Amino acid sequence: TPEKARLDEVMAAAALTSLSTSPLLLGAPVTAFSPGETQTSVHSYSSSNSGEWCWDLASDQSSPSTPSPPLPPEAAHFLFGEPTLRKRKVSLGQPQGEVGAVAEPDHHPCVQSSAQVMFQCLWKSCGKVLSTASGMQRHIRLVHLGRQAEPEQSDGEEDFYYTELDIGVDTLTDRLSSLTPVSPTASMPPVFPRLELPELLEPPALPSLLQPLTLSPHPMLTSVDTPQACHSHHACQVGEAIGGSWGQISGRSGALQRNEVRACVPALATRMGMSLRKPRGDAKKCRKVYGMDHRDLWCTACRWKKACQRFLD
DNA sequence: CTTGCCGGGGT
DNA sequence: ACCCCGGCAAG
Repeated sequence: TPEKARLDEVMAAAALTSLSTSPLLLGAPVTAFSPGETQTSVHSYSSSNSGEWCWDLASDQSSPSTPSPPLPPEAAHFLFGEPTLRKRKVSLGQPQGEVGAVAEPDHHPCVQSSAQVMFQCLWKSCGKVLSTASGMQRHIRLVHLGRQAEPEQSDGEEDFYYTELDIGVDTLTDRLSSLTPVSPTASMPPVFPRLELPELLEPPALPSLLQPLTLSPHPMLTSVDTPQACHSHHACQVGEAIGGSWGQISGRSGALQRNEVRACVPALATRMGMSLRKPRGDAKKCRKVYGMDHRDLWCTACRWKKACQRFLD
């Protein structure tokens, strides 16, 4: 049916968008949104009842009803008090709520895996829920954008003002729970959760006040701080390691979120059972292999107390 | 305590 | 360039 085709199209687009922007936690984003409290989407996380990880909304009371503006080029003047950006799909289902289609084993976690999708308007204090994307686009176009006439030459702006509500199967959490700690010897964590930062989706609309902070290049974390002792520049370093994007927003996103970020990241690292510090390699090195006598058998690096070149990690 | 090795010397 | 070692973090 045309309706089905349209839905597929929307879902495909959502999947593509998710690939590049959603907060992937080793391929498993679980982001919950409810209208009116989106902020800039800095989340804390907590373990859910069954031990899986999930992302919760940060407890943010400072500006409950002023979500970040979508900042499409023609709407940069919205800034505050205007509708929020379209968010990723919202998972309402619990893992046990198996309904509908079974997910392919190796589907990308971000790809829609449930049968039922609803669409919710994110326009400020609207919240209308419709069952079809086209209906929602029409709603937004008519009610909020005031474009009655040209329904088929839409520029897609409506997409920014509604969200998909994913109702049903949620295969993400069990993917999360099956995660094994990644090899900490990697110079960089393979995939890290990326904060969902609407601004980054709209490069041309980035206001000039959002000057990228000049951050010293720091390919990997070399120091660990306790959450309490973690100062803002550390947060930036962590941000770089996590997705390279934090630095850009940290200047704008405010102290509160920065504090939360600061608190979140080390906790995440801790909970994932990995240390941010470079671990000691488990390979036996010249010293151990040949012993303190037979030092002449060591590789030169070991003799010079440098990183062993013979038994690499 | 031992081990691996970075940073900082010396020649 | 080659060599050495103090000192530190990790185990």
